[in-house]
Amino acid sequence: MKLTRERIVDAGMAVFAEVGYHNLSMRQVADRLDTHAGSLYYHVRGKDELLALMADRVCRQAYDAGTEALAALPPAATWQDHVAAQATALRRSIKQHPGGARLLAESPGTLSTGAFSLMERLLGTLVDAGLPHDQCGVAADTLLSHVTGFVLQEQNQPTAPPAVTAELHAELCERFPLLMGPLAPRLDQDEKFTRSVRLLCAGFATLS
Amino acid sequence: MKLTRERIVDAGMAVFAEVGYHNLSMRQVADRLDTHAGSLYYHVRGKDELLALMADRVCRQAYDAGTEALAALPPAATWQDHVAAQATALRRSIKQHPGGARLLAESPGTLSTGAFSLMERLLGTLVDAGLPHDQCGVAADTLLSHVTGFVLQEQNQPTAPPAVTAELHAELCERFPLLMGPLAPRLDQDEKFTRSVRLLCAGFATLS
DNA sequence: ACAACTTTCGAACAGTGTTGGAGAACGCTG
DNA sequence: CAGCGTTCTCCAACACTGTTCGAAAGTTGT
Repeated sequence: MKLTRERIVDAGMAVFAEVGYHNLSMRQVADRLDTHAGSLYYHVRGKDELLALMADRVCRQAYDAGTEALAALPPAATWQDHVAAQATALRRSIKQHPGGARLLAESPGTLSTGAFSLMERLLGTLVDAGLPHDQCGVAADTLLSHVTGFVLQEQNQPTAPPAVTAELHAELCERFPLLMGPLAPRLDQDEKFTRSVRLLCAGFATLS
Repeated sequence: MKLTRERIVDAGMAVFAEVGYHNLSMRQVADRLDTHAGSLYYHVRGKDELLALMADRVCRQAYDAGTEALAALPPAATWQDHVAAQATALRRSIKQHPGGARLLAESPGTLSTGAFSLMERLLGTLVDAGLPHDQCGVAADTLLSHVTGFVLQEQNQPTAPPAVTAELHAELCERFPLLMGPLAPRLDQDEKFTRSVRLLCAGFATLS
């Protein structure tokens, strides 16, 4: 079967889902297509471009997931609901691929229509919400980068939390009483996320 | 001269500052210490651990820079000023090293006392500000991840912006009228940053 | 059928992180 | 001082990585 950019990106996503960001190699992508690594370079400038294309695809998926989520909203939904819907859709789409946040975090710099679509739609809801126009840019930027940052730290947490000895734990509690103490009560990540988005929306609301 | 963890991290930071994240190799770090790559592995479990140690050092520098910035604040400063001082100190410390944001973004998962210090102090100012205790954790988390996310996207912007042809520009303007239009008027990055921090603080303020 | 072009192959290059055994340097007892 | 054990360093090797390049194969138009 003929090799195309599209198929290469498909294979890239598949390998990516299996082995994660660090262990993705051109040879594995080529293997999945029953071809050789060198052949990919006729269709793709290099690994960087492939990663950028993959990031763009994730953005596109997130965009589609977002339109679905928005459509499912009741007509009486506030603009905060709209923002939250887009944010959680983005988060879910990124989390679908292990290490997906890293993919998005590393790729920018290349203009990606997928990322642009996400931004454009978010800008639209903020404008419709009545926020002053010259503030919407920063607001949308902040929210998008917050979501990817959140998932990034979420996915970087090692599967097995590092075993802390009792004495180390005691020392940590002494040096960081607030951090180890009653604060940061190990919330559910989902709860943490929705709260942080609410937080941002509250900030946005003060702009109008 | 004897090889120590400390000296290895020093050399790592030096090489890192010169060649950036992607091109940092154990052999270059070893070269700078007039030794061989294999020797590093007696003191450091691997490249990952070295990167984690370097990230911890950046956090420590950021912490020190933060205490200076806080000390320089007038006594009448609000808690928002305190938060902003810590945020900008962190941003400056990260930006000092090219690709420093990537360093912080990739390393977590390992408990770093440097990062803990930053978090602990920020928690302290939020508690002092009178925010409800069970909200401070999310708030501080959000702000820290926002700063690293901001610098990450800041440092990922390529030195030479990709040349857009006139027709491409026209198409972009049509598909993304808000994004390309009067919104997002290409603010100065510093201005954008301080605004985003203000935004977050405004959100925090609604919690009390 | 021939030529021109597009696509694939497969070997090669320089570089990577990491390992393991041989050896040197060191500090300590007798 | 000699001997010993531990701590540390060297160096060659391994299995990989992204990428390049000339030659071969496949495809298309005339």
